[in-house]
Amino acid sequence: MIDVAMIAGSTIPAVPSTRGLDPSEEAAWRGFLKVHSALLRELDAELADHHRLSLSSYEVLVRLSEAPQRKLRMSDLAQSVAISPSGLTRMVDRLAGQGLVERDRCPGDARGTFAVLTDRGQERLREASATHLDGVRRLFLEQLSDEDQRRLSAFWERLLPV
Amino acid sequence: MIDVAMIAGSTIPAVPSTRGLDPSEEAAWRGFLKVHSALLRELDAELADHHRLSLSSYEVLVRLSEAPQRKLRMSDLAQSVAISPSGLTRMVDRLAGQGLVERDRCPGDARGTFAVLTDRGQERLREASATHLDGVRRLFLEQLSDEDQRRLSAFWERLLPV
DNA sequence: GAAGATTGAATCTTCAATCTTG
DNA sequence: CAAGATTGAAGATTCAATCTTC
Repeated sequence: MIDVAMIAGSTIPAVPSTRGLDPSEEAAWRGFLKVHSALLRELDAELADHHRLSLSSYEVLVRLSEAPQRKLRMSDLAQSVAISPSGLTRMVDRLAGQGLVERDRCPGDARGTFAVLTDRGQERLREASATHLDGVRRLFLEQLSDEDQRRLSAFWERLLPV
Repeated sequence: MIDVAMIAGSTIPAVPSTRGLDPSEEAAWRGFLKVHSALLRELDAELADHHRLSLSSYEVLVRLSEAPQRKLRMSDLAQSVAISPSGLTRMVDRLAGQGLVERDRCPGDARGTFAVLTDRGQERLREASATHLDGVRRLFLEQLSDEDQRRLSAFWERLLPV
């Protein structure tokens, strides 16, 4: 079979970008992308509709709620949610505008700033987490057997030093 | 154990947002998010550095290369890469500006427009796919046994009607 | 000079409104 | 009026430059 397109007179090889991925590999990879896209779109929409929160804002509130004193330095917080320092500055601006987060000076290092979860932020997170966790269970976890769950976790662990 | 934070005088329950997710569930879910984020960041950077293409532009080129006549209607293309119609309009503007894609009228329906992959676009895709597929293999596929791959594919299949 | 954080400019994406054609 | 596509306006995110403090 000749792998050259005779389309519109072209002599460029007709190369599906996934040439070299066999069907099984392609299913594993594209499925990952597609499921992630569909799942996060849905979860984001649920949070936005019911709680006026984006998924990324939600993640920031989660990290703060899990931190000692419910506060983290901006740089550490940016690291843990994997967004840029400037991106986090803007996000904390927005969250502070809603009264969900406050800024605090770092004692002992005047360069640093803490983002602190307020009571209002904690309460908002509590409400939102019900919606969010329900979605995660319904759309993701309920489809996994215990065995699947263990295998999946082990798999992510192996990939994590990306 | 009382699950109430005595932080800054707060009486709001200290509720990690993942309350109700046991450690195994949490590992399966957060691992999914974290791996996706790290992987796509890396793959996107590789395409940008070596080929001046974003991952989403790359996906558009891929779909066109796999389509009959290397062309798709704007609405179908938007559907298949999961971006909004206006987002696709802008993206095709940018790709057309680089000569990688052209627009064509739909014969028989003057409302419609085709996006068509040019020879130059096909060639650019061919170059980029080498980089991209290398990345997908190195960062993802090589970590999967054949058994993992089958299980993962079956799992995505089950989740897909999200 | 380097680290932590912020700001301005630029990019990318979306929603709502619009325009054309069916 | 509905479908397909585009445009204007707005939001979110990033890079590079800047400012303050170590």
